Amino acid sequence: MSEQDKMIDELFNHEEELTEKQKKILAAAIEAFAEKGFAATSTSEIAKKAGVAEGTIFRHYKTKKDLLLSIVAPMMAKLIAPFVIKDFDKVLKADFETFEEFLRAIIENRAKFIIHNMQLFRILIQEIPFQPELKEQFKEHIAKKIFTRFERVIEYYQAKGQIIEMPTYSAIRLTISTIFGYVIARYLLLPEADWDDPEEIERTIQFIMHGLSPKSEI
Amino acid sequence: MSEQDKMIDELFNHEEELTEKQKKILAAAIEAFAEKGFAATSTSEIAKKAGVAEGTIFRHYKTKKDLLLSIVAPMMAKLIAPFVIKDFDKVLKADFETFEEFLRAIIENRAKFIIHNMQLFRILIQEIPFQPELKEQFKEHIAKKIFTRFERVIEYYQAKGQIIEMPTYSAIRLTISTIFGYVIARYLLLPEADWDDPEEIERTIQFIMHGLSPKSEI
Amino acid sequence: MSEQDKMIDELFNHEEELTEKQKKILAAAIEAFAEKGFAATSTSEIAKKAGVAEGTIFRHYKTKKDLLLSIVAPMMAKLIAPFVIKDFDKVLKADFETFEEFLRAIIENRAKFIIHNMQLFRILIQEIPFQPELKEQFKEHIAKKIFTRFERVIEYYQAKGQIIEMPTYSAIRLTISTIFGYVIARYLLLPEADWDDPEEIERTIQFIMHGLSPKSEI
Amino acid sequence: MSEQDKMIDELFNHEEELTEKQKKILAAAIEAFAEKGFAATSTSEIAKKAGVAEGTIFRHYKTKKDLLLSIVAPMMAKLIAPFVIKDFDKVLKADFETFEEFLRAIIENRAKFIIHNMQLFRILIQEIPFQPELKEQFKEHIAKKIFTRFERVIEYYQAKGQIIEMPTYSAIRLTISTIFGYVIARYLLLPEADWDDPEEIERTIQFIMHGLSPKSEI
DNA sequence: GATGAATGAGCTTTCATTCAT
DNA sequence: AATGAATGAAAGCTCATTCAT
Repeated sequence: MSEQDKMIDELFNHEEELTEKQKKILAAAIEAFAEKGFAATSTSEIAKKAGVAEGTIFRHYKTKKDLLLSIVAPMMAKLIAPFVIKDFDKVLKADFETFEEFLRAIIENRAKFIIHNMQLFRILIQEIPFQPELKEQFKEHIAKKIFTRFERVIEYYQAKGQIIEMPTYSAIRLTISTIFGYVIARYLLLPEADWDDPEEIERTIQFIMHGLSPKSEI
Repeated sequence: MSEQDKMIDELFNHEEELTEKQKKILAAAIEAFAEKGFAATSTSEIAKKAGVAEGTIFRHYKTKKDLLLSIVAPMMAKLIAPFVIKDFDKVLKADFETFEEFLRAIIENRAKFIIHNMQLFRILIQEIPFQPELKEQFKEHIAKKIFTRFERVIEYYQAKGQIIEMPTYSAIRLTISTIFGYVIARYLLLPEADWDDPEEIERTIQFIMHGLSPKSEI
Repeated sequence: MSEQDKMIDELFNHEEELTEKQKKILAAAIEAFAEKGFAATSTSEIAKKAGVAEGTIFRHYKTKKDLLLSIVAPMMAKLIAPFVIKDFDKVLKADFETFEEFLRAIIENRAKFIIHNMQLFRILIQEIPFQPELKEQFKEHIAKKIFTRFERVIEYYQAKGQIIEMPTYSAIRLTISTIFGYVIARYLLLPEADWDDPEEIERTIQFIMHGLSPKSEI
Repeated sequence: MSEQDKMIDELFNHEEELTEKQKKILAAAIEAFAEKGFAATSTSEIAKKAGVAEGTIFRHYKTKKDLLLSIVAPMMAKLIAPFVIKDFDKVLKADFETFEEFLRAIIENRAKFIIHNMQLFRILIQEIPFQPELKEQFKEHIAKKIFTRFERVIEYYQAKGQIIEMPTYSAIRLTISTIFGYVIARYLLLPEADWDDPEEIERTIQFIMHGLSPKSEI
C-alpha cells in the first residue's frame, strides 16, 4: 500500500467503504487537480489516469465539482479537527506553560498534517479563490472556528503577559502568516532547495516570539 | 477615463500604442481572469465583456495564453522596477538610517503598488502554480533579482547590529511572509472587513522589527 | 444492405468490428470527400450526413485527417493485394501465354476493383497531391511494389519476344497510362456519355499490344 | 525579372496592365494553390507570401474564388490558342505529311507549354474535380474545341491510311492519355527521377504510332 | 490604390454528462 | 458496479470579407 493509498484511506474511508476504483479515481483526481488546477483538468484525463471508464466517475460523483468537493471537504474537516475538541483551550492552557510551547505544538501537529497532505493543501488554497462555495465553507466552518479558539489562546497568553497588547486578530494574522509563509516557501515555492528544517522552524518560532513579546520580557 | 483605464495606460501603453479595442480586451480579460481564473474564463466571455468580436482578440493575441502573458509580463516588470535600479542598496543605505525606515519605505512603495494593481496581483499569484512558463519567468526575472538586492540590505543592517544574526534568506523569508500576509489578508481574504490600515501597518512593521532585532537592542 | 454498405463492410470491417454509427460516418465521409474534397468538407457536414453528433466522429477518429487516412489506407492495401502474392509473376507466367492475356486479366481484375470503389479511388487520386504522408505511403507501399512485380512481367514477355526492347519502366508507364486513361475518361470525366465498354476495352488492349509489339510480330 | 514574373507577364498582362502588387498576389496564389490546393490555402497566407495587406487582395479580386478563376482562365485560353486558329487543320495537313509529324509538333508545342506552366497546369487538374464552374468551362470551351479539331485531324490521317479504323473519340482518348501519362509521370509524379527526355518522348511517339497504325503499315 | 483593424460565421476539437448494456 | 458509445454545447481559433482611413 503506497503512501498515497494510506492517505486516502485515512481521509476518505470513514463513513462508507470505498471501492478500489473509487480510491483510484480519488488518487488520480487529487494528483491532477493539484498539478493543473480544477478547471484545467478534464474528467477523461482523470479516468485515464485512474484506469477506469469515464462513466465510472459519474456513477460515484454526480458532477465534476462534486468530485472536487468530495476531495476537499474531508481535508477541511481534518484540518480543524484538533480545534473543535470541546475543551481545546483548556487542554492547551494546562499543557503549555508558554506561548512558545503552544506554537511548537501547533507546528508539530498542524503544519505536519498539512505537509503530509501537501497535494490536498495545494488544491485547497489554489481553488478557494475560484469556487465561491468552497470559500464560504472555508470561512464559515474553518476560519471562524479556528479564529475563535485561537482568540482565546491569545487572550490567555496576553493575560499571562507573554504576548504584547494588541488586537487578537492582529496577533493571529501575524502568527499564521509567518507559519504559512514557512510552509509555502518550504513546500510549494522552493521544495527542491536545501532546507535545514529544524533550524528554520526554530527561527520561525523565535521570530514570532520576539515579534509578539513585550520588550521587557525578553 | 476610469481608474482601470489609467492603470492599463500606465502598465501596457508603453512600447506600441494600444487601440481602443485592445484596451477594452485587456480590461475585460484582467477582470475575468482575476475573478474566475485563466482556465475557467472563455474567450467568448472576454469578447462579450469587452464589447468586441471574438476574432478581434485573436488578431491581437495569437492565443489565449498569449493574452495572459501579455497581461502578466508588464506587471512583473513594474513589480521589480525599483529593485533593478543599479545602485538600489546604496541609495537605500544612504536614505534609511534604520531597517525600520527601509521597511516603511518598501511597504509605502511596493505594497501600495500591489494594492493599486490588485487584480493583476491576484492573477499573478493565482496562475503561477499552473503556468510553468510563468513560474519560471517569475523565479528567474523577479524572485532572483529581488532576493539579491534584499540580501545586501539585510547584510547591511546586520552589520549595523540592527538585525539579529541569521541567514539572510531566513530574514528575507520572514519579512516577506509577514508583509504578504498583511496584503493578502487585507485585500484578498477579508477586503470587506473593517480595517484600520495605518494601525495594522504599524503593527506589522513593529512585529518584523521585534522579530528580527537582537534582544538587547529593544 | 446497400451497395455502399457492402463495400464498407468488405473494405473496413476486418480487424475490429465497426459500430453502426461508425459505418455511417465512413459512408458519409467517403461521399463528401469524393465530391468536395477533403479540405472543403467540414466535419459538421459529415456528422449531419451520417446522422450522428459531431462529437461521435472524434470519438472514433482522433482528427479529421485521421478519418481520411482510415478511409484511404484499406483502399491502398486492397489495391495491391494481388501484387503481393508471393509468386505473383510465377502464377502469371503459367497462366498467361501472352502479354495480351495478362493485360486482359489485369483489367478484368484491378480495373474492375477500382471501378467498384470509384469514390475511394477518386479520393485517393484527388488527395495524394495535397497530403504528403499519403503521397509517401502511396509511393513506398503501393507504387514500388507494383513496379517491382510489373517489371518482372515485362521482362518475361520481352524474353518471349512479345514485347519490344525498351526499358521496363517505359513499358510500364505506357501500359499504365493507357489503362488509367480509359478508367479516368470513362468513370470520372465522361461517366454520363454513351460508352460501349467491351469495345472500348478491346480497343485499349489492342492499342497497348500494337504499341509494344515488335513490328514483325503483328 | 524572374522566370515566374515572365510567365505572369505573358499570361496575365494582356488586357489591363497589372500593378506590381497584383503580380505578387498572382505569383503567391499560384504557388500556394498548386502546393496546398485552393480550399486549403487561406487568403491571409497568400497576402503574407505576396507581401501585401489582406485587403489588397480583395481590392483586385472580389472573392477568393475570383482569384482562382483569374488564374485558371488565361491558362485555359492559352492552352487551346493554337486549336482555335480558324484553319487549324488545314494548316496542319499542309504542314505535316504524317500523323507522326503532327504528334511531334503537338508535343513540341502543347506539352512544352504545359511544362512551362506546370504550376498552373497542376492547379487546373487539381481543382477541376472540385469546382463545377471550372469543370463546365473546361468542358465547354476547352475539351469540346480541342475534340472537334482533333477529330478532323484523326479523320484526315485515317483517310490517308495512317491510322487504323476506329471511332475518332477512341483514337483521341488513346493519344491524349499517352501524352498526358508522360507529362504527369515526368513532371508531377517523379520529377526528381533521372529522365532521358528525348528518348522517352521518342518512345511515347512510337508507342502511339504503333498502337494506332494499321498492322500492314508497319 | 493600399492598408490592416474589425467582424461574425464557421472551423476542428474537447468537454462534462447520460444511458443502454 | 462498471462500461464506453453517444451526445450537443461550448471551447479556442481561423476564415473570407468589409470598410474607414
